[in-house]
Amino acid sequence: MTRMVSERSLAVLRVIVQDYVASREPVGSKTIVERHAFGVSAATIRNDMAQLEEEELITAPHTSSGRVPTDKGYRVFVDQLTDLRPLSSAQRQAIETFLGEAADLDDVLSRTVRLLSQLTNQVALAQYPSFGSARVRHIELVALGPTRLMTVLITDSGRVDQRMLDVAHGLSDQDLSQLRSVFNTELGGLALADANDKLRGIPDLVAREHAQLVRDIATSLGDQVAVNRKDRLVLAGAANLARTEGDFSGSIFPVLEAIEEQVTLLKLFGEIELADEGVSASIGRENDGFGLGETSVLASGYTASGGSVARLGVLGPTRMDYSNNMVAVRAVARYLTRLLGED
Amino acid sequence: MTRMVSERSLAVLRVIVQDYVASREPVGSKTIVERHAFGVSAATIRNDMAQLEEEELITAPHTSSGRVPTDKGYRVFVDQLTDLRPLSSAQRQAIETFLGEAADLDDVLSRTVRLLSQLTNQVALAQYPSFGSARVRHIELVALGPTRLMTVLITDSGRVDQRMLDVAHGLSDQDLSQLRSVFNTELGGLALADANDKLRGIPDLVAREHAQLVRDIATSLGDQVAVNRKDRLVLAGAANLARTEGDFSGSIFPVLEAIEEQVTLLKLFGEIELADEGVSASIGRENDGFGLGETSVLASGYTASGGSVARLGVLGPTRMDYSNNMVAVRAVARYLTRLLGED
DNA sequence: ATTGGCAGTCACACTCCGAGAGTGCCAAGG
DNA sequence: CCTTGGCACTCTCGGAGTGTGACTGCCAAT
Repeated sequence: MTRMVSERSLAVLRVIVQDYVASREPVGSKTIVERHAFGVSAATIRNDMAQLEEEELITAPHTSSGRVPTDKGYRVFVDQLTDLRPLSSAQRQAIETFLGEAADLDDVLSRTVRLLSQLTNQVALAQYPSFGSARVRHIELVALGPTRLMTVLITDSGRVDQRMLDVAHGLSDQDLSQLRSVFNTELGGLALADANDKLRGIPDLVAREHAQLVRDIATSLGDQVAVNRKDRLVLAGAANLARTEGDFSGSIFPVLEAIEEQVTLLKLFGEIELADEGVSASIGRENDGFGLGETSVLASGYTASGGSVARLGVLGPTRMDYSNNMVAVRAVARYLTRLLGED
Repeated sequence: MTRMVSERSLAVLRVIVQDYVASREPVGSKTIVERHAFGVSAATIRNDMAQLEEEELITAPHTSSGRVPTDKGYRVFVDQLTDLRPLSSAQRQAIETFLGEAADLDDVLSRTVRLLSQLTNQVALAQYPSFGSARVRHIELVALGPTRLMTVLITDSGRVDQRMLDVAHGLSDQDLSQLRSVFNTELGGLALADANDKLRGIPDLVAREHAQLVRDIATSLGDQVAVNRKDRLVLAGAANLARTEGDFSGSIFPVLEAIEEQVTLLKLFGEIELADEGVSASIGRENDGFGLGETSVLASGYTASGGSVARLGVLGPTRMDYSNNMVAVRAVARYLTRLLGED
């Protein structure tokens, strides 16, 4: 395709996006020359708009009303967005004080998303860092009942994972503490992946009568090791969707649904490729495959202690304030990296 | 107040509630005689409706349209609702298979609310059982970094609680394992309340140089003991709110907000007094104090292993199918009691 | 107590306009 | 070649007017 769009046309696109996002109303040529000092007449703007429409960057809801950016238009707008001005110092302050008080990882992430959703007025999401390189710190077996057992896995990265288990026949406290020490001796200090391998050999180490039981426990722990790799999501600010309701053609139902169905969201979130040091966006119909064709997702990466990188971002209607929101996501991601990386 | 409402009037109220809930449209006298075999004429129904209106159990949106139940009307309807017919066996089956596979407490509750939200098409909530009578099983200290420590508390009820902690100066692995054994020796097997008391004495038991550190750890563990008492909430089905959007006069924003702000919800949930073996309701304006004047909450109790009772229920617009939903809540609560009580 | 009848009241859906906003195109001017 | 003013055209949106239909409330008769 020939590049038909002049420099000024792009500027026009920019103000169309900005004004439309701000006012939720289609913006016309006259409004543009009034509100922005372009130094040309409305007719000229109209010619530029014709170009933009030719390129499918903007579109007119009806024959004769102002223009609205298309998804493609938002995309170009976002890609052009290089000069993200920094956050106000007040906001910066807010981040520090709010996140600084966090007690543990859960708390940090929960605070992070609440903060980010407030800064952006959108739904904020954060992925738990993966702990592939974490090591087994301690394994605990707890008898919950005669045939019910709980296994708890603690890793040195600070992650704790528990699981319940039905066992065929009862275990004495002695049996239990023996098993406990076997598991801890054998697996303590191992990386999760290695622990998983070694688990298979353990049933041979114990008394015959417990072999099956130990196999069950091993399976359970194996699951936990795997789960530790798997991603989890925290989010906040779902209420903001109700506020931006008008931006969704139908109901916000599919969006709320996707939010509950974290699997979908995780996949979508994971497919956004991260620009290093920056914030990436997936816009409107680009998310159609996930049933979220009217929403945009902004994502940035943050680095946690193990060097593992996870994602952080916001989700909202396609008509969102990309500029502000990207700044906020970037700032929070950076602070999070600083907070979690210091070990 | 004189009891002005005849027996038949109450029957009329009943069908008004049922029809209105089903159709979302005000129901008139003619419709009633057509759809229900009352054996009287429309005019008679109108007289009854006049009674009901007198008692403020129903109201007319405009001068001349059908009637709609008031909050008070719903209340009377619910209180009259004695004959809850049981769930279909298919649904009963679904409960068993779906909840039977659960792995741990988190999983049980998460499945419970998902199930309940599907059965009712509303938002489902469940309170974690409180573990006031639980005992300390194990305490784990994990060094996350030179000045960062994590404390993990495992109770014999299967609850695991972790917390992060900044410490002034580093600890060797030896120090750590010494502290670990002190805590476990001193506190292991104690009920949480007793453990909390004993915690204060522990700093005296260790080397002087660690006294401050130990105090910090003790504080952290004390918090965890307290948190263990405090309530937590799981919920699912928020997307259903979008489907019932028309039942909220304004936006669903305040409801979504309350759902995120679990504190409010917990308080509201806790104030509903439970009829034993039954399901209780808090209807419409009765929840006005919580900003939820257009929603109703159904609640039932379930009993977990320690004999501790927690709550389970659904939340939705005042115009909901109380009959079905109460049946579902009751059935799930009973099954949950059976599942968690067996030890 | 119940009933049929009848008058009265609104909400709602429909249509019909006029105003306003904005466009596309064109011919003239830099 | 870009820009500009002008002009005709299109289409949305709001308001006014209107008729229909669904109710109710009341009353007199049973």
